[in-house]
Amino acid sequence: MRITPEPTMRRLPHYLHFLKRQLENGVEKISSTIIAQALSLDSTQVRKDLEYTGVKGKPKTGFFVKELIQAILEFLTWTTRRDAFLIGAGNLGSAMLGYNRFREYGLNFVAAFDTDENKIGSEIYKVPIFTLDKIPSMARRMNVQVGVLTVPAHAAQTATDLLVEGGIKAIWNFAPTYVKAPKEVVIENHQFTESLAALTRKMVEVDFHLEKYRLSNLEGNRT
Amino acid sequence: MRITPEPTMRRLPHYLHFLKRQLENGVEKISSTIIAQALSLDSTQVRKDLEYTGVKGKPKTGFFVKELIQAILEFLTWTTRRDAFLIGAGNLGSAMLGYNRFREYGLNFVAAFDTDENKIGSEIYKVPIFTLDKIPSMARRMNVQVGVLTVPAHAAQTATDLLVEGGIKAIWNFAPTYVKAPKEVVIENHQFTESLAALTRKMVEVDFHLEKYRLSNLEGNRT
DNA sequence: TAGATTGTTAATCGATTAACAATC
DNA sequence: TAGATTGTTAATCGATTAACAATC
Repeated sequence: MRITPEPTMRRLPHYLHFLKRQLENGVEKISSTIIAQALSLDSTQVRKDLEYTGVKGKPKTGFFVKELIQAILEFLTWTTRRDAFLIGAGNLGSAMLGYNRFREYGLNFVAAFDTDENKIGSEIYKVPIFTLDKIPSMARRMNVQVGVLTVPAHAAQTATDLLVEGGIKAIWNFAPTYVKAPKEVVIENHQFTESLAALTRKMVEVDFHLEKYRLSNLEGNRT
Repeated sequence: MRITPEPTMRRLPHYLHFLKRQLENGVEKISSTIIAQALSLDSTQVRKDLEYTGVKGKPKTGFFVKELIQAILEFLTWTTRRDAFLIGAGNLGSAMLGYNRFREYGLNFVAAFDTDENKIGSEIYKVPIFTLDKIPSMARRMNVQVGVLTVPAHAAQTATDLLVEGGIKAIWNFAPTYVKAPKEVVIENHQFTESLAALTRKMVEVDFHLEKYRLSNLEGNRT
């Protein structure tokens, strides 16, 4: 098993999204060129990415949309259910629990945990809320594989330790900080600041280049 | 003005986070080696990244933590306030409005918009909620630069068009779909599925390699 | 068949890492 | 001063893109 390049893993859900739309519109066959155009990519890159999923195309015909969707889903293991715990039932946590689409990708929240006594014992989107000390025993008993962290920065490491104690395999971390865990635990840090930094910096650079363009046009008009 | 490589832009907020923690602990000077170790990066890469911000270090001494923080903040233009509109005041939208930290990065929500009549006229975290048709005129009058999309997929393009009509400069899109806008508008797509795909695929690959490791150990014991 | 598209090898590009002189 | 660290040039690595034979 080759390890998959990170950029390829991150592009696959985009292909999936586009292919689902195509299927809805009755498209049955599709070429790498069409996919590439739709997502502003190179067609060779699309073929290389799809090759990782093991799907085969036919010269002249292209790929079958249904096969492609199935291949991507299986490659990402989104066809098998994965039970998950959510730690931190605040605004962001509630958003995660209420986002039905995650279930399409196999992610199934079976319990949430919070320190707020008013929330303990209640449910958010049918998911029951418990105190954090229940995490290790419940995780083992229910064979939960994924922990989603939507806690404040200061609570992230404690929550991680409890999840690790419960034998969790992966942590999807939305807390604005890093967490430490044994190396066999997969940690995916999802930092909003990363994309905000890219957004604000690009704004400055676009402004600058538009300005330069405007000035060079003035220059051109004068001569 | 060189354009900044995307990976550099995305690493800068991580440096910032670490440096702020260091400053809190009374650290005044720091070397690229220390930063690199803390973030599991190469020290040359750290120096190259920091060079983009224009900050200068001293051989033997390293960098002043305060200067570094200031340089990164200014490079990302996080020292100047940017007024923003939030479109879609659901769970995720409320999470964004309630997340005070964004203001530290210059992002200031001045109004939110939703189609739910029960929400119109009310406030979430002191941010007033309006109907979507108010977007263009209000955006122009208030000189709002950023639109944050936390709407369902089907509403994303309509919201984008209204923001563009209002002369917005950048769109931070959390809707699970792509949106089209004129090329001078900066669009930063923030897709949760990207990081979920990376998470689930890594889980399989780690599992596989751990298993292989276990098997090769058994093999070793037998011979 | 003729032509479009795949699968794959080779070339290019850009980012990361290594090496090291300059310097505090 | 001696030694650590910067700033920068060169080497490496990996991902993207180009080219093209195979093939349906």
